[in-house]
Order: sequence, then structure tokens, then C-alpha cells
Amino acid sequence: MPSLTAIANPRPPRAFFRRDPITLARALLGQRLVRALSTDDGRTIRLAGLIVEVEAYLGVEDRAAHTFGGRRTARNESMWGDGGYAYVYFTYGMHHCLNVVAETAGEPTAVLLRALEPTEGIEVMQDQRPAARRETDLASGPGKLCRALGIDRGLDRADLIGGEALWIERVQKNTLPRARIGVGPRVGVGYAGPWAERPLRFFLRGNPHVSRAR
DNA sequence: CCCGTGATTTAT
DNA sequence: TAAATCACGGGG
Repeated sequence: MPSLTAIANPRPPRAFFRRDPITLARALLGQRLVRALSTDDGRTIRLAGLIVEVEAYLGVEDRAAHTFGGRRTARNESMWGDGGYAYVYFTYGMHHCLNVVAETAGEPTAVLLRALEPTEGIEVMQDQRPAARRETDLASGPGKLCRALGIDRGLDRADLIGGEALWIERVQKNTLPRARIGVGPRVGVGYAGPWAERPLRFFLRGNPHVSRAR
């Protein structure tokens, strides 16, 4: 007998993602990110974690956003597309970062996924993250998250609703109460002037898997 | 605190 | 074509 609060189809509809990036950022907290890996012998492994830290990137006006000033390049093209798709970029010569595209085509906003609380496939994540000494280090940063889950540019533009390699499952129907969400400035965007101080980073208060702000 | 590392962007 | 940048992570 399923519990009354269980969600029948855990994948949220497109409308869930077609919202402004601040609303989407808050709504993503506590939801589940799922990565399916296929093994050599044709089996599928599920890696998953609860989203515990995110940042909103507000588009052409936001000096910290890759689309600031209307920049539209091969790298950030997916940010210009419809909501509910992945924007994966490569930086510092070795790290990938995963964003969830918000709003609709032509409105280039996104939510950066910064940290997960791993829930499934933890041993596989540990294999992919040999430098992580504790479970709270496995995915406590945007580059670590992608490394743990095996996410790279090959998943740029992946459909987070209908995809079979990477998607989001709704754990709770509603956005978490404000009291459970911590807010602060985004990490690593000191170059962005006044935009560096805007409170656009959101995290689960007290959760040990949240990254340490720099 | 410093440094790796290389795709991508921006300046010449 | 060349130089600078970078939504980071790991080690001391």
C-alpha cells in the first residue's frame, strides 16, 4: 500500500522548470537528481542524490551569468533553449558543472546544481571520486557533483524530463518552507561587481553535504 | 595559501 | 593568432 504522500510520477512536468530561476532554485532543493549508467554487461546502475545547494543565474542582466550582455556561443547555447534541459560546461581545464535551464527559449537563465546528499549508488560515486575522504565530500561542490555522477559535456542539452541518462525526480510536491532554506551570495563570482553580493545561493540549512563557501 | 589545466572567450 | 579568463578542487 503506497503512502498517501508518495508521488505517482516522480518526474515533474515541463512547467515545473519554466519558472524564473530563483523560484526554480528554491523548488529544486530537496528534490532528487538521478544519473543512470550502463555497465559493459548491459545492466543499468542508478546514482542519485538529494539536491542540497543551488545558485540562480539571472540571464543577460546578471554579470555573473555566462549569458551576460546577451552572449550566445556554442558553449552556452543550451542556456538559450527551453527550461528543463541540462547546461553542462567545462572549466578550469578539468571540471564540469551542471545547470538546470529555467524559463523558456530566448530567456537564458539557469540554476547551477552545487551539491548533493548522495542516496543511491554511493559505492560507484566513491570509485569516481577517489579524492573524497568522507561521504560529505562526494558531491559537495559543482565539480565534485559532476565527477561523482559521471557528468560531462556529452550531457549538455540532455532532457531532464524525458531523458534516460540524467533526470530529476520530485520528492516533495511543494517548495520547502523558507525556514529550512539558507540564503547567501553565490560562490566564486567575485568578478561580477554588485552581482557578486546578490543573495542567489540557496541551500538546506544545516545539511552537512553543502559546500563550504569560499 | 597556491597551483594545475585546457577549452573558451576576448583582445590584438 | 595570441593572450587572458575561469559559476573549481586538492594539497600544504
